[in-house]
Amino acid sequence: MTTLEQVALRAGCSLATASRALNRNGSVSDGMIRKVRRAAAELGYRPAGSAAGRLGRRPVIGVLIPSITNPVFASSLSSIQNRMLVAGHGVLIAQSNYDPAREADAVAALLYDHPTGLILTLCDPATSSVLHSELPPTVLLNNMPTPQVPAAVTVDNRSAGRELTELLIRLGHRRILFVSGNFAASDRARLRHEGYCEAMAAHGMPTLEAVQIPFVGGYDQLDLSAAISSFSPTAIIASNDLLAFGVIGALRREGLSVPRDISVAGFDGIAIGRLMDPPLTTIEMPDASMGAAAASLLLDMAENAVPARHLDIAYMLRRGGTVRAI
Amino acid sequence: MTTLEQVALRAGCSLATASRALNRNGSVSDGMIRKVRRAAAELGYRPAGSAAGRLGRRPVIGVLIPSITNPVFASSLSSIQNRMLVAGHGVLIAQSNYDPAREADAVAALLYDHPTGLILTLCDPATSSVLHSELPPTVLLNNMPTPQVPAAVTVDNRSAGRELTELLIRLGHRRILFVSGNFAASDRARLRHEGYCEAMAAHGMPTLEAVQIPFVGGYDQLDLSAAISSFSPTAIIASNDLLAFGVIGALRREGLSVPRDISVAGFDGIAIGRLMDPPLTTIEMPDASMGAAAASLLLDMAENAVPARHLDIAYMLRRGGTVRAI
DNA sequence: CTGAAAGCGCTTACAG
DNA sequence: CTGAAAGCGCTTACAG
Repeated sequence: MTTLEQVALRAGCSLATASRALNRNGSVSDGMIRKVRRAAAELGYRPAGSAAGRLGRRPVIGVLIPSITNPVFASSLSSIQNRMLVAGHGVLIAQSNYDPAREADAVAALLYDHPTGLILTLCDPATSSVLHSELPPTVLLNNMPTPQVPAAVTVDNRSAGRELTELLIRLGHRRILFVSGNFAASDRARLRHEGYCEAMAAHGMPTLEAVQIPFVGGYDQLDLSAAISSFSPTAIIASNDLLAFGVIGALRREGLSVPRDISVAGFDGIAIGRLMDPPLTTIEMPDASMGAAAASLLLDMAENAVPARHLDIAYMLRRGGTVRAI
Repeated sequence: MTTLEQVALRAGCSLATASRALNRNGSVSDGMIRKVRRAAAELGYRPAGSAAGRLGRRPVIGVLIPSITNPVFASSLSSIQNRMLVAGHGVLIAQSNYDPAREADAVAALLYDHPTGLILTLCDPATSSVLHSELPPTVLLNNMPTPQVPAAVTVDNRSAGRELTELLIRLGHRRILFVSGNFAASDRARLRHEGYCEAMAAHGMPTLEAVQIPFVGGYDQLDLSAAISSFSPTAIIASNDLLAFGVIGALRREGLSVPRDISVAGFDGIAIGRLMDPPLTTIEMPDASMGAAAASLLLDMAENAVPARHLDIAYMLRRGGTVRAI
């Protein structure tokens, strides 16, 4: 391991000057900066931990998402990482796997690394114990802001649920079923469902009881036969696209065709939806922009002391072939 | 910020004892350990950077993958993170975006954080400049081992390419086209293609020139008309599932149906493939197991000084409805 | 089992 | 612009 002292020796200056040259604070002559940088490069110098103030590592931020394998969160994470690379911050990751208990552990682990800040997608910010610990600058992503954490980047999921439901109502559907992941694990699903309820109520339609599907490794084996026979819906709204694919598969196994026998729509707008035949009708969420916005907001707060804000980003209804008029 | 000194004061012992109690080295009485731990908890103590030896942060490892949004890599990354959480290591991420130049920068950034070790999926280990710098314990994931980095976790992509091609040949296909991402960006694609070539040659069939598709934000707008009309293939092998979906969409736009007019197969076995209709024929890669294996191997090397190894993990051909006999 | 003290690699007033 | 020196929060021989 190379120390700063060795670099200083090689550059022919003092430890102090070498430190200043490398960190670009204090004033050092250009020539000396060059000499020190060269020496550092030749020796492959990388700062070790230091006790004074910041550590010898890059500053890092921590990102908590429910699951890296969900393309929605992967997309946000990817753009966060890209933004942070430019800003010279490392990105540490944590997953809750949609489990509030693991969520708390995951954040505790992240805090152990002294991150500059945190970007969190929680199961439910209202009940999460995470927000009660002392936190560095923090931005919620995909969760509504709370009194403790007023910085957030969201889309209006409730309005999206309303809009999608209204599309189906306009197309003549009356018996519209909402199929969801576990509400306890996702306030986004809950908000989308509320939007569905509002739209149904506004049009005097019966709100069918939501079918909640626990996520267990995938939606391969989804069984919708009971719900279908008791509600005989003409349209199904799934609380996310992955689930919508599972629903379409389940309907196929029941001998039902989409959209001929039943219409299906989802939320998220994941890339695969456009490649399907027919393409999935969905609410396209700007995951990448949201990730980038959260990253920028966090940096502004942490480095420029900009006050916390709530950013509401626009979504877009994308009409595919999986819904049709009745 | 709470310091160890404050913890020691509250626990009624010296700095040295507090340090030993928290790190469980040296000998400290059980009673004292309890007192110190309680004091630390009450004050919300978290170790800051220290100069002596290891830093005040959790140890971290660095993971480089081409892209977080590719479900194959997301799946590996997720299982790496799960494994490392148990082992008490943070996980820092970096993306190359399939660009060898960015790859080098990304690894340099990772090294700046003094990771315990590295898990890398490179564009091409043979030409990568990354491997020439001085590296901490490193495991290649999805790349064949090299003289500098003999630790690797792979599947036999060449053999997988051979096997998939032989399935098509057995089914009566002769004009089999290989559609690939950019070979320069993926040695996996190259190996899969080599397997295709070997199988074709072994059966005396004409090896059609591979169609290379640059990855630009997605495979939505793939145009295969030129290749179709000049080769008129009866089957297409795509170098990965995402691309296979794009190929199926492109064929649909040409008015061709899968598998009636043309068979299509891919590699990777991403979850969505099973939900499609018909399900995609593919080589299922054990991404999650590979990630976990790489993580375990890295920890063994870094913490137990276990020598580097090359782990070859078994893949599985999954027959879906997208290929049929001619 | 415990503490006083030296030392880790670094940063940053303080002088010049 | 530069250096000698104090100090950061911690760990670890060395004594007891």
